[in-house]
Amino acid sequence: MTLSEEDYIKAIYHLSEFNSKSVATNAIAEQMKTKPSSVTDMIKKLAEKSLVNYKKYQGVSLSEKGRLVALSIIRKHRLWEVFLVDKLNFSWDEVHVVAEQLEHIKSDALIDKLDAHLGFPKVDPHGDPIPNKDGVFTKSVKKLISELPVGSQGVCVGVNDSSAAFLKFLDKNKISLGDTFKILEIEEFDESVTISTRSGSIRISKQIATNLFLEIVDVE
Amino acid sequence: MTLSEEDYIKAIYHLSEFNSKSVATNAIAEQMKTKPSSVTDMIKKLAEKSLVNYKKYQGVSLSEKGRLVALSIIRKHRLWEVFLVDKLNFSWDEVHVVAEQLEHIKSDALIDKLDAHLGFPKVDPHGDPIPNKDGVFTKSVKKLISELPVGSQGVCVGVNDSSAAFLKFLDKNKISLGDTFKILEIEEFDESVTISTRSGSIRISKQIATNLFLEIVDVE
DNA sequence: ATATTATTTTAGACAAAACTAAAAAATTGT
DNA sequence: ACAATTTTTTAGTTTTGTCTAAAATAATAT
Ligand SMILES: [Mn+2]
Ligand SMILES: [Mn+2]
Ligand SMILES: [Mn+2]
Ligand SMILES: [Mn+2]
Repeated sequence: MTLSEEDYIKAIYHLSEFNSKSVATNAIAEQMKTKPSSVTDMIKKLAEKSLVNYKKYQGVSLSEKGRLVALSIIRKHRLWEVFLVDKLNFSWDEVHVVAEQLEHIKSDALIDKLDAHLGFPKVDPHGDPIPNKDGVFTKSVKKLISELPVGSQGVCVGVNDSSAAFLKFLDKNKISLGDTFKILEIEEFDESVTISTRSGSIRISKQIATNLFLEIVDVE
Repeated sequence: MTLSEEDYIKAIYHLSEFNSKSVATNAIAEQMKTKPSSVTDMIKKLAEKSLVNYKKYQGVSLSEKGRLVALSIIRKHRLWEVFLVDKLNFSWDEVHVVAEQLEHIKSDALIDKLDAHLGFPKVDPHGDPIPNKDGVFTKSVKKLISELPVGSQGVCVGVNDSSAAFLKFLDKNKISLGDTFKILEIEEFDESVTISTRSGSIRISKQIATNLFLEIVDVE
């Protein structure tokens, strides 16, 4: 598989991760920063290799084979991200661009030994799960802050947006994975949310609330 | 710079590492496992970018700019090799193929942090020196066993051939970098050499003797 | 129901990096 | 010196991944 094919497969995976329906040509073009015509060309090639299911004008979805390829690339991407943060002291907002390259290195031995070296991590620095060799991973039950009612309490376990800009914003505001938050108030007008933290309470905008995942702690 | 351009630059560097003269098109083709016509095409592109000095039919040599590019790639290659052996427990005969890919990852921060993580190593697992950020490295005074007279003694510090086949041969015969050898006898007929080791003495063929470097220890 | 708009595909072109076959230049042997 | 051989370059293709412009299809709105 070429680097470009791998990136397309990964893009299709991410675009169908939640809705599971077939993915539109335009959506892939936007994600990949290419033109729709380029996408059509590539889709045909991937269909030829039976990595995707494709019928003209009907959008595209990953075949089982394609899904496994996607998960193998995602596994590599996230393991490298853990390496960069844990071993090389990168900050979590810097690792994505580098992992985007490292994920394409071809060596099964390398990725297995890296996994072992890192102590078989289950999640990457952004809280995303790391599939095992066979593409199996546990998607934890986590909810966006914006989806939770007042009174909910949980541990921050992931980000929805992992852009450098958002991650830097979180650092600046001393919000980290592992922090425990409680939802104190939801402002109807702008859907901003007031949450309590160890060091007091802060108000976060709707945009922030839709990009932070909590793992709920049942409080009786 | 593309991956392919980088590999050509590195090939030219290695071909002119010792003789320093201009390198022949055919020699590059052989090294790169491509055809001479492909080499000519690439050389023109590299000359266009002033990475090489080129006059038709006159061979090619690296410009100062090209030399620095070569050394930066070699630095990355060797640092990754150290990482693979020291941190991931690869054996020294397995690392080259993987480093051949890793050397092309583009991130200055990555290579600097990797260097620090490894403790700023001076040589790679095959005894080859690692250039610093500015392309500076100390080439140690080392001699091939085949170039030394009877009675010489030294520490094995490098290999001339770093193919997996040769390195596995050395492992099998319990020859490692760091071992101290003394040259006991040189057989005129086939130029095989008898050397003494900690565990006794062994005879090595001319082919082996021309591929092991010793750093001489003066014995008075 | 059909006209308008949006999406997707096709057709044709281009740059990168390789190839084969043929031509040109340099080297070698007598 | 010059014919034969070797090396290098040129010319013309191919494959991969991109593009623009135009055509085809699907979706939407009146
Ligand atoms: Mn990528
Ligand atoms: Mn991540
Ligand atoms: Mn390489
Ligand atoms: Mn090496």
